[in-house]
Amino acid sequence: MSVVTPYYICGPTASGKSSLALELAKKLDGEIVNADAFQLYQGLEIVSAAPSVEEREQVPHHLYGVLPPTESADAQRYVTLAKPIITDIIARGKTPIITGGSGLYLKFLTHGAAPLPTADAGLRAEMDTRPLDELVAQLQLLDPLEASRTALQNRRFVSRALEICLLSGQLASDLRDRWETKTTEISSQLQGLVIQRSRPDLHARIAMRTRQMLDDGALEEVAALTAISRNCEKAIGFREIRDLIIGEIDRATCEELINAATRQYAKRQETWFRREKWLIPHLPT
RNA sequence: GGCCCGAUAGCUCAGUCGGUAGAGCAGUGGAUUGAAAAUUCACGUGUCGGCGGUUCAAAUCCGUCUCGGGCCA
Repeated sequence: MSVVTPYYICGPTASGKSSLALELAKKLDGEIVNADAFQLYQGLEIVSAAPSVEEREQVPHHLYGVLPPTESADAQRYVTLAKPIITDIIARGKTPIITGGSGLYLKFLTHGAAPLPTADAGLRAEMDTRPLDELVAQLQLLDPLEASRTALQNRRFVSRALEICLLSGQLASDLRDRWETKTTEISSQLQGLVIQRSRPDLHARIAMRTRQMLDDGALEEVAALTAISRNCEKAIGFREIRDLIIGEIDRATCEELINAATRQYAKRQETWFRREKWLIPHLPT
């Protein structure tokens, strides 16, 4: 008896991952597992372009809308949620079809987490109050090698490197090296595809989806989340729609701002997936 | 019809005393192992609306034409 391997469906936003996953799930007797950071949240279905109720009725969908919007996810937490579900699907003899565009989350799932300490909200809040120069200087002092490998203009990366050193009492560079060495052999055992579309095609699909999103109740969704949201503010479209609601911008401007932000996101996703050599390019007809 | 203002990168615009031009946005490429739909780095040659003139030298000054916008008839 052969062991079922999960199948990954990746690609930029609006490239058609969800419908391809649905098609494949029917053919392979599979179940779909979300790998999108924002489709994890409840109440953000429209803005995050999560699969519709009709789609979810056709085959089992997992990890959609499972987190309250007040909570915050991260890559490690995602893996903690996804792993048992995937194991269970396999145990039942079905094929897990992991679908989503969050490169980091997928990377954690496929290649495992480095032995690094978990993020610490208090420490981060403290570091956020300090000037970047100071954080850089401290990192250079504690772990010069890590500092030399880090993009020092990127506050997030500097903070994280420093956080690792401070919380673990070890060198971030050492801990990261330990993980790097094993990644290549893992890749050879993975199966999946990345949807590739031409830019004009993708841009047209993005524009169409934005329009539909705004027509389909995105305003109500954002209005409902505004009071309680914190992390949902980072979702593309959230701020733009909030500005539309309060009359700061008009509908056309809102649409164009969302389109531009989405296009830029799609480009970043393509850059990410280009590095994942194990993914087989899939060109929709 | 007369007068005034504008025309510079895909878009919005800046450009000093004449020395052949640069910002933002968009776009493109990259980085990215616990915030990731986040964060961050790099990339700027374009008939300076057309034609003519002045000048060693014109986006810049002069004339004229075209196209916008406005005011007066």
